[in-house]
Amino acid sequence: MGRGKIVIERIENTTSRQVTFSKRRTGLFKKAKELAILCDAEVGLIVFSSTGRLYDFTNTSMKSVIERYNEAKDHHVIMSATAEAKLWQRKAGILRQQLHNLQEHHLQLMGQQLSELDVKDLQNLENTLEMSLRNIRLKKDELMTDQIQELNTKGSLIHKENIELYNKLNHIHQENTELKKKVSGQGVNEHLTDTATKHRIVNLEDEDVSVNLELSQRQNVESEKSGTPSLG
Amino acid sequence: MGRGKIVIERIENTTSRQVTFSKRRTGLFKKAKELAILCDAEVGLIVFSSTGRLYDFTNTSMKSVIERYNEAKDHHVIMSATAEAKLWQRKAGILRQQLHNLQEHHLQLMGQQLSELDVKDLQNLENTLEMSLRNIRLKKDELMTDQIQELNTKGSLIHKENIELYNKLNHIHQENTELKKKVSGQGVNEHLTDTATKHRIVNLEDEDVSVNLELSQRQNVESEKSGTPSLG
DNA sequence: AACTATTTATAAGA
DNA sequence: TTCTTATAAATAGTT
Repeated sequence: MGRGKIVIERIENTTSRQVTFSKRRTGLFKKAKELAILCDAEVGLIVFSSTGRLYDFTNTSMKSVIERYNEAKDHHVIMSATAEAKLWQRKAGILRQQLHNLQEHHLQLMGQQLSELDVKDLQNLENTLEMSLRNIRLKKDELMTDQIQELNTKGSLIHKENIELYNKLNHIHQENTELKKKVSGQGVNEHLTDTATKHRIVNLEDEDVSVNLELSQRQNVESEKSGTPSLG
Repeated sequence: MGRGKIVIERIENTTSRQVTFSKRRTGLFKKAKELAILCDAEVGLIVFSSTGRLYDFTNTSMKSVIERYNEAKDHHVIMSATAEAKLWQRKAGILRQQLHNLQEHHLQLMGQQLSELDVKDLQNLENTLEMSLRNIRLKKDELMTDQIQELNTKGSLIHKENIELYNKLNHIHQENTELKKKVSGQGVNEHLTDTATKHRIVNLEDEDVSVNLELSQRQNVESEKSGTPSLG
């Protein structure tokens, strides 16, 4: 029906395709309307153009058409989906209830919403919490003991290192003193050098404390006990 | 397009209507197919005849068409059962996750599953529980104080009653004694009766303390007391 | 269901 | 897009 006959296959030319779409869409929708009116039929027509635009027609309502379609067609497939929906709905309901219960108990454990409880309930709650506290404190103590143990180990290692360093320092200092005695008589810078060295040593002794502070209390005690190597 | 022009309105003659339906339906579906092919469109066409029969066409799938329609219309008037199932499934998933989180926290509050926590977490937990315990104990104390108050009130009321009863008893006893004096010469049991009554009255005054302890205790005393009034 | 006169739709062009 | 028009296609009324 046109100036020439055409074969029914995808129109490759985009413009041409869009023009034809527009014309034929109009025709199709007109025919759909006419069918609905003339023959008293329920019609639902949905068309998406290749550009993604929606065109729809129904002489009743699309909801009605689709529902009727679902009922008439694929009854079992749709039904199973509905059943699945109901199943999940039920599961969600159960979960919601569980969550609610737990939340309530949880609030009570947190010491809120206690008005519904009697003395006995409160006593039970108290006992539970005391038990929990015991467990938690046990766990905490355990962790802290472990940490302290670890720090002790580290600390004593470092302390050993310190002692070794002090011994070396002592040794070098003695060497130094002896060397100074040997070059006696040239004592222009002697006094100055000696003072500087002493000063540095005193600083180093102070360091011992700050190291121990960072580590742990016990470490402090140990360093106190094992003394302060004096190079006097 | 026919031997004569027709107006578009419901065909009243049933046979005629059905014939026209058949012819035009074929034409409509043909045009729908052609549009889909020629113009690369997605088409969904659903028709119910006036007798209730379903005829449908789609070049893709009706599910796809309807879902796309719902998305395009932006308002989900019609949701396929599958989509609904997915929705509930998602909701259930979220609830399950929430429940799981709460359960975990709950167990930790109950002093279990503490292995994942560090000292700081444990300290927080401990603080929370201590606060809860404080709240719970406060509430319990409150309830118990109320109960004690109530019992005290009840007790003191009953105690007043008792005193009144004893006064009456005393009064009657005196009357009794005087009557006995009047019929003197028969006074064999007089001394004994008097002593017993005095003793009982002293006991009753002491009761004030025990009443405050518990109701059942008070009732015991009461039954003891009311069980022995000897009028001689 | 087939026929066919006539109406309607539309392809191509403007 | 819209109009025009020649022509294909659809179909109303008939058989």
